[in-house]
Amino acid sequence: MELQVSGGQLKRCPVHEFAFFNELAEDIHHMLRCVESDALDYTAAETIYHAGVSAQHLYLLHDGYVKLFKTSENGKNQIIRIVRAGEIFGFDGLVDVRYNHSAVPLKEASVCRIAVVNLNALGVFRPEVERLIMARCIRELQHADERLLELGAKRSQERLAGFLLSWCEATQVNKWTPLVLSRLEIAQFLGLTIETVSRLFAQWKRDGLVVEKRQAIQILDRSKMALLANN
Amino acid sequence: MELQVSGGQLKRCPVHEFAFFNELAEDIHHMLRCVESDALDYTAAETIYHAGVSAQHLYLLHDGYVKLFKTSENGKNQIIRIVRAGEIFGFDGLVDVRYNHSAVPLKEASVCRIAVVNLNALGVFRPEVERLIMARCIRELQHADERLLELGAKRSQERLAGFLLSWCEATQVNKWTPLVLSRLEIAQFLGLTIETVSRLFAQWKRDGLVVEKRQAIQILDRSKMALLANN
DNA sequence: CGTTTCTTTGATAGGGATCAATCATGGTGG
DNA sequence: CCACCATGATTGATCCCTATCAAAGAAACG
Repeated sequence: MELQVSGGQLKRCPVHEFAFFNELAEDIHHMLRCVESDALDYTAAETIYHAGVSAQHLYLLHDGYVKLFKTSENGKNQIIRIVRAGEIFGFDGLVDVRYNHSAVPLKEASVCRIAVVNLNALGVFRPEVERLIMARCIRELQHADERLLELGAKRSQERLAGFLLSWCEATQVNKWTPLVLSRLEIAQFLGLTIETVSRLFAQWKRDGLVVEKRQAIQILDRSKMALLANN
Repeated sequence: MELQVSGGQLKRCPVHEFAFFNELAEDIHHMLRCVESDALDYTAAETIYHAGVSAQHLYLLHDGYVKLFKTSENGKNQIIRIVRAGEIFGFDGLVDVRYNHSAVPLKEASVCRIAVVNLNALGVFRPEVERLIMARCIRELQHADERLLELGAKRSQERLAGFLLSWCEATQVNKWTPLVLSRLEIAQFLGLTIETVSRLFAQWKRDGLVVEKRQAIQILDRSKMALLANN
């Protein structure tokens, strides 16, 4: 069953397949299978939702990356958060009528969405699910705190170094990490310009700190990178 | 019953007096009266909790203002959030073992704190309380998004103008708004330096945009200020 | 291949930081 | 009550980081 809905490829979604819900007890897990949910596939061009639009769904990212961003009055985009597989986004609907930011995949992304009304219909099991969501939300808040420190108190090279370190965090040494962001997106994430990001990359490549190929990056000297990130 | 505890003035606290909990149903409200909670009074010098310290309490701000801030490796402070009366802070304990930021009153502040273990002991009523906390947390997240946009995509005068507007938001025109922040604290909130903040103030005073006395401020031309904030 | 989009690189300028000194302000003790 | 000191705020001069403007180069795409 495939339907075209607001730019996403729609199909029935087995919510319980998501690692996210594995934290729940088995009976709740079972309960959740009865909840209606949709699976959607997006390409990089399609937006998942726009800021200001009616917020009716909570999203689970199954695969890929999604950028959440706000646009200022003068037209600049600030990327708020980069969602990775297994994470939730679009909390707004639980509290507010509209999304306060926009969501767009970095490349392709497959998500699962649950209507807020369905979440509310979970009955006695709802509290358990809400507790889970609350926990995720608090984690996001902590993450946002960290980013505020980055943007408010650090200079360009510290920001970029910090970003690259966290981006490559899970990758083993001497392995490539796919870099799905364009220079523009990195700049929008760090509150810098394309040129500044490009220049830092160029410098660090000359210094042998990082290497880059098509859509992948490798930090050759993490401790040196950590030095640049801190000071 | 008055005890000295970690820099705060301790006394028994009737949790149910807080507007925060008025959103709850009456029976839960009643239930909460049985929960142990402490009221604490702080002066500006005393810190409520330090980043990295064991997070065992959730705080309700009863009166005054509290700044939450992180300190970077090079010693700079970034104020993450300014808590106002009626708001909650210190979510970390619900999910994590440590606070990820520090909390210090701007001037005096009286707070009520509830131990996380007591929150968990609320039994069947806990879900209602948790839902309330989740809602507040999501609001904070939205607020953090807005601040990321400010710090990442706006210049000094836009940030300060935006800050002053939101600070004086609830005040009627031609009325004074108490400005409990020092220049340094405003700077740390906006990711600027004392000097930059001071110069903007001086300029705007010359232009007749704002007036200031001892610890209070008044925006004379809000629409003009809004113009400076946007562009 | 040619065309479009992204990236790099260079030159320049400007916003805000930094350094430094003076000026208020408030608290303290004589 | 006033002189004194400490802390915070203002103002000025200068510098540097990053944005901006501009153009060439590389990569992606039909």
